Amino acid sequence: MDISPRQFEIIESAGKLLSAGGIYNLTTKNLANEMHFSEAALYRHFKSKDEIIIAMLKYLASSMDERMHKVLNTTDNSYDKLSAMFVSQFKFFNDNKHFLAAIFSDGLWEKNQKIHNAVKGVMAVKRKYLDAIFTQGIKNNEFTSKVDKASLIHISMATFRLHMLKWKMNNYAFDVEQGGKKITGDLLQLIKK
Amino acid sequence: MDISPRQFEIIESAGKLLSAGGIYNLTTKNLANEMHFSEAALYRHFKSKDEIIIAMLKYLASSMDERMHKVLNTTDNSYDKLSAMFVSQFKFFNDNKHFLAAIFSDGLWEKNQKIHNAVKGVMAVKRKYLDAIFTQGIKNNEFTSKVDKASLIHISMATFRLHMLKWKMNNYAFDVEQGGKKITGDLLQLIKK
DNA sequence: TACCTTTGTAAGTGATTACTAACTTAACTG
DNA sequence: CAGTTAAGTTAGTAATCACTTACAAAGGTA
Repeated sequence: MDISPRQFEIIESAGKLLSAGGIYNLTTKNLANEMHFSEAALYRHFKSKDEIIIAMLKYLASSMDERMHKVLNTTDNSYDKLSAMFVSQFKFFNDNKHFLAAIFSDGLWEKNQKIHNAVKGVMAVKRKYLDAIFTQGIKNNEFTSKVDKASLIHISMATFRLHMLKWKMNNYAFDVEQGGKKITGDLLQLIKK
Repeated sequence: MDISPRQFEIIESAGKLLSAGGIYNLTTKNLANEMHFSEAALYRHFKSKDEIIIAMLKYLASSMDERMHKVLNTTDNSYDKLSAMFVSQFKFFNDNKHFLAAIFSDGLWEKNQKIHNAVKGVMAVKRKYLDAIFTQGIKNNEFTSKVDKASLIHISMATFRLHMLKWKMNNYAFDVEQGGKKITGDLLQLIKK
């Protein structure tokens, strides 16, 4: 990620606005207010509002990539890897709620193909690591052979996403990490050998 | 649902716009164009744009409720019920793609509490029927006892949602019913006794 | 025939949108 | 010290937003 500290402040502010009031809240005016400078100043750092959104999504994807990479090297067991990966995600979004809105803004980015691709990119990172975990786990005979790898990935990813969505729709009112551990554990019960 | 035929045409058009270009595409101007009448005419049928969105979501919830109700009375077996429910959903959204966007517009409705509640209402209908299926299925010892009912509902609903999301993100390029049958079958393999 | 309701129209409204032009100031650099 | 660059400012822009006002025409009904 080749962004300046100032650019990072801007994408963080953008995330906060998104999280606080949805897509309609993310305006150049509000963003400038949040940054305590003028609207015009925004354009010293990004050439358009869309570029800000894209930078935010790319940051998310790359930081997620980095985080997942570390997590997966700390354990050998596939179950532990899957758990650790989920816990790491829950922790990250608990500490950075403002970035969660970016992930669950499906459909609104459709006006811009580059944004659409950036959203896909975030999902692709997750998929990449789930694929790695299940490839290894299946080889080691750790997971059920009742269903194939694609379905294991799908169901795992889906379970994670819905948990995050529920949390967000409930205004972060419950402990996402605690609930996350429960649903991760139950998922593992279903898919392990 | 107490809406006029003309109101129904409007919410269908709204769905089409949403589906075609996301939330930014759903404007009163575009909606009027789609209806082949003036913007002002919209306000003969709805008092605001938000009311149109709410009507769309309420229609979705009520039609889904009706459809699910019928489906669940055609079979006894819980597996068949779950399958039938999913197939019915896939079929409906395949025939009514324009309504799918409404479901995956999480986060953008946050500016209006009533819209937010309407979105929750759609999810609640789905949850209600899944709950009924699993309550019966568990009683009849049809499902695994490795995890509780809440997790069964969560994982099923999540699996369905992600499948729909993938389909939408791929511009409806693959056969959602065929893929849906596969993932539903695999899900069943994991949760059945 | 007289009147009312429904459903449309044309032509606007003020507010807000993303973005730009022209200028200033401070820090770095040869 | 002169010149450049980075990062801010004020004051705008045209476009678009949801929505309103005043009027027209058609149909049903007294």
